[in-house]
Amino acid sequence: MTNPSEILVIDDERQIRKLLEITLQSNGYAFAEASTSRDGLVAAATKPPDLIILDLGLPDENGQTTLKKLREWCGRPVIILSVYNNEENIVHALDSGANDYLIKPFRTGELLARIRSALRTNSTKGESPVLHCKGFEIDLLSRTVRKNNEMVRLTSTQYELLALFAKNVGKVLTHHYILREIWGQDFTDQLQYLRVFIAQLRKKIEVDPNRPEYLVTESGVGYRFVA
Amino acid sequence: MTNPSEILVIDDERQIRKLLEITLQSNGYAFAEASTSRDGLVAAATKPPDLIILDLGLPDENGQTTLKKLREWCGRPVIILSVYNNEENIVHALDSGANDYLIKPFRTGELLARIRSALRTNSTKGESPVLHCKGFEIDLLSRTVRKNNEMVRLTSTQYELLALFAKNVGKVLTHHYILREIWGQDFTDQLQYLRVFIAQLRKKIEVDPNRPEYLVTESGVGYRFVA
DNA sequence: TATATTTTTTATAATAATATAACAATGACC
DNA sequence: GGTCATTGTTATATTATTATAAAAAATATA
Repeated sequence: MTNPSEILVIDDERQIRKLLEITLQSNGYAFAEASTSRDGLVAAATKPPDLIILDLGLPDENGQTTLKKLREWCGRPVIILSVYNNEENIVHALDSGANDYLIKPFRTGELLARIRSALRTNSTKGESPVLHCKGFEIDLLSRTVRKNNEMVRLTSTQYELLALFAKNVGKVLTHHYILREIWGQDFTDQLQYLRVFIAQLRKKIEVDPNRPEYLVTESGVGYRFVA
Repeated sequence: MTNPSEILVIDDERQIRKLLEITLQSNGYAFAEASTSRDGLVAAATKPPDLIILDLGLPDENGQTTLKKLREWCGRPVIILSVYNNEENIVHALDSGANDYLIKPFRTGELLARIRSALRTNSTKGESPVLHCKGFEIDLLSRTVRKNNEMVRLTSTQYELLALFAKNVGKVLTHHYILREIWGQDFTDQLQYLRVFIAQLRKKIEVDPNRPEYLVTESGVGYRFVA
């Protein structure tokens, strides 16, 4: 038989965690827990679970922010548990990448069914918060980049750009797309920004910036990160 | 990519269908509808939508049964809309393959967010559209061309041209048609452009450019890509 | 506030892709 | 074979695109 799906519960209420531990384990799931946003992110990164149950009302950080940070590198299904029943919160959470949103107090049977549903659709997609390609190691959690185990110091925008490429290895990313992703909708015609930052990145990651082997130009279309 | 996602609404209440039609269309979705289980299944089969919204209280058949029949062949996300708020119905529907379950009356903003969420998870399983013909592999998403697993570097126009041929394997494409597709309406008489680029392509993809086996000339008419 | 860092602008050099013309090759037809 | 219409090839001018440096502005840091 296959080993059980692991579910990470991030919630600050001890009772909820205990309740979920019993419920989940008696239904054949492996259980992991965290009581703060920070611990939750670390737990998700160090031992990637198959599904995450996230409370919106965490003590150290807004749950929506946690969700967004998580979604930068983690594609596993996330079910939100929250006392907030207002539409704004629900829409925001779902648009930040949540797969489902349940109001507390919840019915355990319904939660289990929603867990099964989420695991069903998103079943085969193991990933890690660290992207490896060629000699590169891009840690999406700590936002650091290593090339052949040596740290590469990048500015915020340079990092965003490289991470975007690393998530789309081999594909041509159009100027328009890159500008929208990094700078936003209003900057899609600022092609020059992109050129400058591509040059900066090349200077930092290419052996010979004049003859790029990673960040390749696709003239008239965009750029491509080759593997 | 650019054409709107189509959503099929299966509900017997005319007002709900009308409401959803307006809501969905004003949010950029294509709308299709059915008022009975039977019609819904036929509609889903004849013109597969990207997502299905299914009411559980249909006149001709139990919604749960409809869902099961649908799931026998259809993998697209299904969101249940129902007046039943009891756990048994919810669990049953989710276990029958529904992706989400919303209670009527519902908040349109929330429904739209749940639609986005459902479409997101099911669309990122991105099988990139790759054209295969003979030893060729043309990946339309990443704009890459491989011949016998070796990358072929093409300029923008060369790629567009080859992709056009690959999408129409075996068909004769007239000079006029090709020029209009690649260069635009104003260039349909620039036959010479085409000759030059055909020559360039042949140099890159043919074994013997003098005796083309892929890009064949149809004298007086145009060119054909043979498979 | 001073200082360093990063991003945005501007200017210009370098490169690549395309358009165009001139000529060569092919094949149909007489 | 010779003529004509069509197609293929190559070289080069033109245009478009990209790279890079360096200054100015904005932002963060001490």
